[in-house]
Amino acid sequence: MASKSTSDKYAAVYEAVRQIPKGCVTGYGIIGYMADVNPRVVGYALHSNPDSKLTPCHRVVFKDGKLTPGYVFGGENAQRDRLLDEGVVFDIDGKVSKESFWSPYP
DNA sequence: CCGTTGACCAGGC
DNA sequence: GGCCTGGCCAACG
Repeated sequence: MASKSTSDKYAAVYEAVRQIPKGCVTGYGIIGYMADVNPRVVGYALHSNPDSKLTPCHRVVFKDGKLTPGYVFGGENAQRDRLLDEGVVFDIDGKVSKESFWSPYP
């Protein structure tokens, strides 16, 4: 495989998030698995205020289904509104339904 | 260059 | 069942 530069880890995270189908969500660990980086770097990359048009960071939630605290675009409420618009189902606790979770695993 | 920080996750109490 | 600690890795100052 072609060697990648250190900062390419960020790009890998962005591309991984882009692979998430509409109406589905995934966890940081999944992105880290796809981008071959630790969840720490995933969160750092997404918090780096990426292009919300190219990188749907709102589709990335906690493994518990909880939304992202301190959402940069206007709070957790904004993220939930976007996910609802995508067709993601939410649980009673205000968390994403497990059925809306998407995994790259076969 | 070294230290700190960070949208995490898993394990322990 | 909720809260705390440790560990992983990369970017920022």
